[in-house]
Amino acid sequence: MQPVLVQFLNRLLRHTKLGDDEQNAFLSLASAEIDTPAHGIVIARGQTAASSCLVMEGLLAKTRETLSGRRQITALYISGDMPDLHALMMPAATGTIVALTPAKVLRLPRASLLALVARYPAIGEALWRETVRDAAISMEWVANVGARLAMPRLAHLFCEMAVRSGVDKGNAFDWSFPITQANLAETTGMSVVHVNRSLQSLRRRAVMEVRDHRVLVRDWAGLQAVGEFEGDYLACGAPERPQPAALMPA
Amino acid sequence: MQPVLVQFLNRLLRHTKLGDDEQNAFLSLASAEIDTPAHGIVIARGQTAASSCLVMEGLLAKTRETLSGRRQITALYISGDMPDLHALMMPAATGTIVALTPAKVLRLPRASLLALVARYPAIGEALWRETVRDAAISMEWVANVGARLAMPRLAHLFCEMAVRSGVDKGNAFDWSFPITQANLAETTGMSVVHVNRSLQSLRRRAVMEVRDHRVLVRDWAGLQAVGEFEGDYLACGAPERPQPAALMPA
DNA sequence: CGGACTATTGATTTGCGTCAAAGATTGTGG
DNA sequence: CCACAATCTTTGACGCAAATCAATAGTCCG
Repeated sequence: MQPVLVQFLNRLLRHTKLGDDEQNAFLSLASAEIDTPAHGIVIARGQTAASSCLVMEGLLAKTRETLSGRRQITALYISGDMPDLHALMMPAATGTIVALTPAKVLRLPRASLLALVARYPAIGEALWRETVRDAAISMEWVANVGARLAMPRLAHLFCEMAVRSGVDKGNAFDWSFPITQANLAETTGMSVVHVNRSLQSLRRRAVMEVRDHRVLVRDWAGLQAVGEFEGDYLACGAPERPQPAALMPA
Repeated sequence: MQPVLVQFLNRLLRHTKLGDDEQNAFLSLASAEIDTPAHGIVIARGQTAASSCLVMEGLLAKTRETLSGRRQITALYISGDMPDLHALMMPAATGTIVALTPAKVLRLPRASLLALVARYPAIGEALWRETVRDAAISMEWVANVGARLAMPRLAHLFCEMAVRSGVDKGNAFDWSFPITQANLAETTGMSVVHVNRSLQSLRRRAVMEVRDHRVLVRDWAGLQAVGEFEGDYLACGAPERPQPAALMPA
């Protein structure tokens, strides 16, 4: 049994009620573990994949190249995320998914997922909710890139990733987030040089800093203030009803 | 019977096969027509709406305010779009939906839609596909705002809206698109002044111009080149199978 | 006819990109 | 275990795209 399936199932349970049989069916999905080196392409733009994947380890990104050669990262995916969940409904990939670090992903055959959804509508609903959440995140990114200056823009991104990683405990904490400044530049639509200088501003303000592929949040409230962060878009509305987590809380 | 329901149904049919009973069930959805003045708020951020709406006439936008007072438009909605389709799965609105022009929308009760989806899974699938398409558009916007200079950025937006309006016929055409320069500024993350100047550049290049709330495309190929536009993200992959349109092709 | 948007233009400022190059870190193979 | 390359971070100087400020028209509408 794959722990990451349990992790993902718990995520679904946060917003959708699933019975025991549904949970068991989900957990017994066929799957194949795949290793990818850094810069490895998991899915190429235009390609129609026969499977969707679930991130086990590492950091992945969805990218889009402009003809002028600039690469934009339109989404980041960490452990427990499904970068190409949308491929279930829209098979042709509209963006390339690459590994920013060496990564391990679990491939789930599209056919098995579709069969599962057909048999258990509640699972389809749960997955649909996840795609809606991804869309909400994208919109937030549009606003972030379009309406904020460099420092708050970076701060907002770090806030989001902290919440998505589930590490936002207390006013100071740190977690592993192996992203390079070049990647941050591609994510936020800034130059590498300016990312560097803005990170220094954040450090000087004593709200956060990056060291050894880890983000150290020194003042969580302050970081949120700088980034004008309101995390409501990361929750899928109120859960229908709180319910016990599946075995092995992720 | 509401023509806009037929229009929307035809849109679903482009990517999802639906039987006659499913089509009829959809077309007989309960609905209420609502008029909104310009600047009217259709759904406020945070609010949980009891219905989803379908645009009949006018131009709507989803907006997000930053604390510093800047308003960013994260999505535009034209006739035949469903601005809050995602609300079906995520009831609390994460953005405000406003009318940029006087508008007419059709309200579809959330409960009826959910009942429809429960009874006809194929309709759920079709709606799910629509939310996935919306997400693909958002990601494209992230790339557009993050990676392109002013003129190509505007050009790209106009290309998208032309295709979404279904008016991209031949190398020169025009259509009604009543957006102000201030709205364009909020959409692309630019200042009003710079929008004005960039539009002038587009006009001088003889690719397009705006007049009387209409966009005149003079050189469609040229406009796409300037905007580095590839419209593949607007299609929901290959349709499962081509099928006849419902009565009254929109 | 007056008030409120909307479009346009010029002058000035600035946030950020680009260029260039020097450290620091990491990984790899001999 | 140490070269050596490759990648990543940091710094400085300079230039530009676009923001801001300010003001004039044009347009719509009650």
